[in-house]
Amino acid sequence: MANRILLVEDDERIRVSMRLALEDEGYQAEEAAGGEEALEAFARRPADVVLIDIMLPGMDGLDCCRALRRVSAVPVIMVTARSDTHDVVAGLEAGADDYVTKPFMIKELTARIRALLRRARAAGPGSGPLVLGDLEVLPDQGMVRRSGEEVHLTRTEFRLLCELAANPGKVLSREQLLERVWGYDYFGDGRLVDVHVRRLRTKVEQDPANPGHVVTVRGLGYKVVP
Amino acid sequence: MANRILLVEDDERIRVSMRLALEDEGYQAEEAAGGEEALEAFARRPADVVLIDIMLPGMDGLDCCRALRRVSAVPVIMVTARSDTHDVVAGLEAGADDYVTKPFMIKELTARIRALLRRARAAGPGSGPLVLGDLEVLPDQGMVRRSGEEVHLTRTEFRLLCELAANPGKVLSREQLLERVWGYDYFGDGRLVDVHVRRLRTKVEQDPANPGHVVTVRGLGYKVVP
DNA sequence: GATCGCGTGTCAATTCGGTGACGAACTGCT
DNA sequence: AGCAGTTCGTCACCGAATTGACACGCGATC
Repeated sequence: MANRILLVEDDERIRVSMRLALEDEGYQAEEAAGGEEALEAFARRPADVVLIDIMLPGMDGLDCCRALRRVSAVPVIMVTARSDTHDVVAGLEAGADDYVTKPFMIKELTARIRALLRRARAAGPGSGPLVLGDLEVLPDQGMVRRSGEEVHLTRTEFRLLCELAANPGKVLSREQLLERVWGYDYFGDGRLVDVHVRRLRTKVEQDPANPGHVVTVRGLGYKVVP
Repeated sequence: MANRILLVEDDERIRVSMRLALEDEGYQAEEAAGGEEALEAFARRPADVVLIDIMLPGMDGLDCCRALRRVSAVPVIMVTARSDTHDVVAGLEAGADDYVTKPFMIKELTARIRALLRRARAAGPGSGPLVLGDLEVLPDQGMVRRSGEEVHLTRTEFRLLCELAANPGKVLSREQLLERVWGYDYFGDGRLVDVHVRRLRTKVEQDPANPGHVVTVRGLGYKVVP
């Protein structure tokens, strides 16, 4: 659920403090000290956003960005030491999507990261409407319809249904649902899911006692019938 | 489908050489020697990006930028004679999106133009008239009508409505709205959106307490009903 | 029939959005 | 420059919606 950020920066102190700051903001950050290391790390596990310092020993930030561009369309933000127009231009030429100049406020950085993530998400496959029998789930519109009628769901119910509907037929465990709907840092009772499934059913099911959409798989979890 | 650039610069030699350079890069460039001429030219046929020299005889570049801002959200790049921080700040204050300092390389200029075009395109596609029941939103004309009557909206309210109306039915989060209406470098309170939505409703809704156009999606954000 | 997993009803705490008010900044005008 | 009217961003408060926890009961499974 958390977005992964790859941090490419040679100065260890800066790198670590940036990682901590990003983690504070709820991102999951991975560090790389140089261009090659970054490419390896990315190949091993692609990040959602890559942050590259333009000044790196060996393969510099621009080369790293170009190399990355060859294998992925991942959003890239260049970090330049000063507001040097040449750097900025070079960065954009190399295929970066945005840039920040040091020193920057972490707020500014996260704003730019969010902007890129949003754009990437909008461009990607995203969240088209999902149809389950007489149920329509429209993630974009924050809306669910049953046989044409809009039904009102709370945020949690809505996200729960979206998560289930996005994997029709697949059983999702309570742990999986907790992680995806409530966030990876939630440590509450697993029964919480039950309660919300129930509330969801009262709104979404014809006969909540005999659910036709959100069905229980005893001992495993819940799923929606395709 | 070439992008149109309006070039506002009093020195004819510079102006022509810039036009030629931009045309070499595949843009379609139009010239204006002064602020008034630029506004006329823009009114006659809006450009995709406007490039304004800050030093102009008569109406100076800043005034020109402000005047332009009053009628359009077109991306504006200011051109300053030297890297004078004061000029830069004044330019951004006047509503410019970016700036370059003379002398500049054409490469740098085109990189910035590309960046702005990309951002503008991401910000929102068309700006044709949008009709929502008894509401007409005319982004081009900076005007909104309710059942034929023009209603007066402030700049912020107008942009907010445009952004929502451009994605009818789609829920936009406060963050998304802040980013698109206020700019992604705005770090204020998310509640700011609420306040402006409220002000917007008092002007646009029949019964502001039971909005029919701009509706709240609790926990997610706001949307307009299609 | 014992046990475990799940459904159900209730309740208090929290979160969320609407609202009115206020001062600062800005605008247009003189 | 001075002035009056707008517009904008922030704040505090309120009511309602939402949420998570708990206790209890039922039915399936062994």
